[in-house]
Amino acid sequence: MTGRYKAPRGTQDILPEDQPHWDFVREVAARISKAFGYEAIKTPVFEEASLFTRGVGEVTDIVQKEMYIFNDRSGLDLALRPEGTAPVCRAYLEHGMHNLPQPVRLWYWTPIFRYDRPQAGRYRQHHQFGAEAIGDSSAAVDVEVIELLWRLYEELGLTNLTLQLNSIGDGKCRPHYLEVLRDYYRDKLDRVCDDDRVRFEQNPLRLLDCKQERCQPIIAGAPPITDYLCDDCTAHFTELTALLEAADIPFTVNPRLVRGLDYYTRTVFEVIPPEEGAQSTIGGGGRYDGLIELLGGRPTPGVGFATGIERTILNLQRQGIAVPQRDRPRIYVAIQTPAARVPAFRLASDIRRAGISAVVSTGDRSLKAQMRHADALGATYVAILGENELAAKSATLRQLADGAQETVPLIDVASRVGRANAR
RNA sequence: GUGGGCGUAGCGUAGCGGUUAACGCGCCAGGUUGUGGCCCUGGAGAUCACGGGUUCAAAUCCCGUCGUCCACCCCA
Repeated sequence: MTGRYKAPRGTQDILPEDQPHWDFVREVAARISKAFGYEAIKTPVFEEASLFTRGVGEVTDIVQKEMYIFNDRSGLDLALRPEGTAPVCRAYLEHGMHNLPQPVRLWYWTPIFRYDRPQAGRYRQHHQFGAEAIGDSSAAVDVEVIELLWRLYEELGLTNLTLQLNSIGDGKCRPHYLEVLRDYYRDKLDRVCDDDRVRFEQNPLRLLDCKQERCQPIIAGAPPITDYLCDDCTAHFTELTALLEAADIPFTVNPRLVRGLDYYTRTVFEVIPPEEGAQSTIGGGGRYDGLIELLGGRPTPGVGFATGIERTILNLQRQGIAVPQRDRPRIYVAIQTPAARVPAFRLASDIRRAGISAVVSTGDRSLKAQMRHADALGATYVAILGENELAAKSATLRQLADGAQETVPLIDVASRVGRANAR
């Protein structure tokens, strides 16, 4: 029976059958974060809208056309979180985390909302796992977060991923580069796409990111930003690449890699899977040394990444990676006579108290139907309580895999079922 | 936001102008006397995405809306 309602456009239900993949990624993410000394943080699903318009940047796509904005009953301008970094930085400031040992290492797992046109691997509500290291400007921290991300994919079993890396300079050298870039483009504007003419005015760095066929030759001839970095940025980038090599993390320097959020400085990176497709990027991040100050704090450096859970799972499936199976009840308690109902409930209750999962028959199916049911649920054992068993205070314990059957005193069922090939 | 493909039971599909919309999987129940998986039988389950139009007649043709997929855009 199909109901009237459907999940809103671009959203989806994550069903029991999907959980094994989610549990797997979540478990690995939490474990690796912990291994790197990162601690979990949860921030509200909504924030003051200006946190994002200011933090992420007025001219970014996220702010200009993708935010879910609403007024609450007091008229406050709020936005559903469109990205994870700004809220974490807000929390860092709000809770005086500069008084903690620096850098503060945090990770999060959270829904993200963007009013985008949905596609496979692109949703209006999706989830991101991310990590941020705030309060340390050294390249070693950049490498740390990249290594954390890389290790995640490694432990998940994903292969053939590519790490792309670039430095987009800082407040000292980038303005100069942008002028160089503008000078280069100025006499070519008649040959580029319409979007690029807007980018030329508003966000010239993004010119390098254009995917239009006709713009490619022009991009190819553009001066690479890496040639225009100041000494500090160059030193940072040089150390970064040296450390990545030392950590055995393969990377490709892509001088045209630009990210869609304004707060990035120096290091930016993206991880791309082997399959073609528009929504290819599964993870990315970078350094954001100006963000905290922009949000009203003392100048504080930071670096982090985020990876999309849905896209990560999509790639797990594409690569045929097996994940731990979903849980099945250890035992199903079936009754042959209504008189067994109460003892059956007691038995199931005792088994659960012993930490073993048990499903007890409900309703009044025939024993045959209960057996079928137990099999469909994937139970390992069935305990049958009939008149004979009640009289003997025991249960007939059947192992579904091979049909082996024995009579076991009720008080021994839990321990009998809990031993031997417990999952 | 732009362009294109698709939209039939929970899932996968058939039907593509003409009487009660079909099949597979799944679900429920039975196949005699207390027992699953295979097999057999039966049952439930579909306003044929929604709304309008054309026609004597529409799941089938046309338009719109919504959803989904693909590309663009953007990103995770």
